Amino acid sequence: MDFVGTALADVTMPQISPLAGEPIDRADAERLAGVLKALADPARLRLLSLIQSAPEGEACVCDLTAPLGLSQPTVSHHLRILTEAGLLEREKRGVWAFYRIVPSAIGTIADLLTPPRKRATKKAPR
Amino acid sequence: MDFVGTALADVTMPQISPLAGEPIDRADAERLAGVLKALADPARLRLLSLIQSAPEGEACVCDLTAPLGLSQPTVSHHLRILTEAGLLEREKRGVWAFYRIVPSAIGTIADLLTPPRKRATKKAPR
DNA sequence: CTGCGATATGCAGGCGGGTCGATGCTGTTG
DNA sequence: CAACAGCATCGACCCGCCTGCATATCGCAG
Repeated sequence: MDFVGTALADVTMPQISPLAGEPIDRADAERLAGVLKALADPARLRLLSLIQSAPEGEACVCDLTAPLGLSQPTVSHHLRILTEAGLLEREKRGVWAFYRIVPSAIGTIADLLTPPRKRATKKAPR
Repeated sequence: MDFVGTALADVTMPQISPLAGEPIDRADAERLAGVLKALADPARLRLLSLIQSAPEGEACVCDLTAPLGLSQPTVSHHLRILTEAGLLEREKRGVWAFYRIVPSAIGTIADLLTPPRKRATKKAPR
């Protein structure tokens, strides 16, 4: 799959809003599904959570293997997927590779799922 | 898997917020991942979109097979997964089975993903 | 009661994905 | 320079999932 990598970007640019108004086309569906696939894994959700709650909001691989209970190659694998999905950013300092959550990434996905911003389920404050 | 079926319910009750504060535990991660897995498929995203944009906000299987380009059994299969995930509700009227989106389902998931956003999410009209 | 249309379920094939061990690369340390 | 630590990549195994075909089930019409 190569839609991964710029997945979030491609999905973000056009405001597709899958559950919004009109049916989404195959291409948009695949792009959004690609990003959601990156999220739809226990290990990766925990990785995001761990990184997010880390001291500086960043963590290196060696700090993540133990809490997850997975091998180092596996953790690197998951971090790679999350990074290619646009959810994480990598910064190599010395021997370590620090991962950090892309600030607006998750929020963007959440927004894509909640299109009826205005006509919300039950809020007509007036 | 049996976390499916009440997946969304289990995930909704406790405000887990995967990306919120502290690391989520394995159980919550698996539950949320289960719901996200249901969403992370092009066919199912399009199904949700099609149903949502249908006349009465509901559609039967026979109306969905053609637009999706998938066989009837396959469509039923996807609808089953979405229903068990708590995203769709099924109502059988006569020979047909009408599917409808559970109103707050998607919104709930979106909220679970956007906790870091100021907790202003809950408004106390006062 | 019999036949037909709409769905659901069972079964099987094929592909993608998660995991680990081994290995290669790079930068640090002695 | 040599030895070592942190990560990424490779190859392989195995399980789960998407899909379609065939079949069973349910409801309605004649």
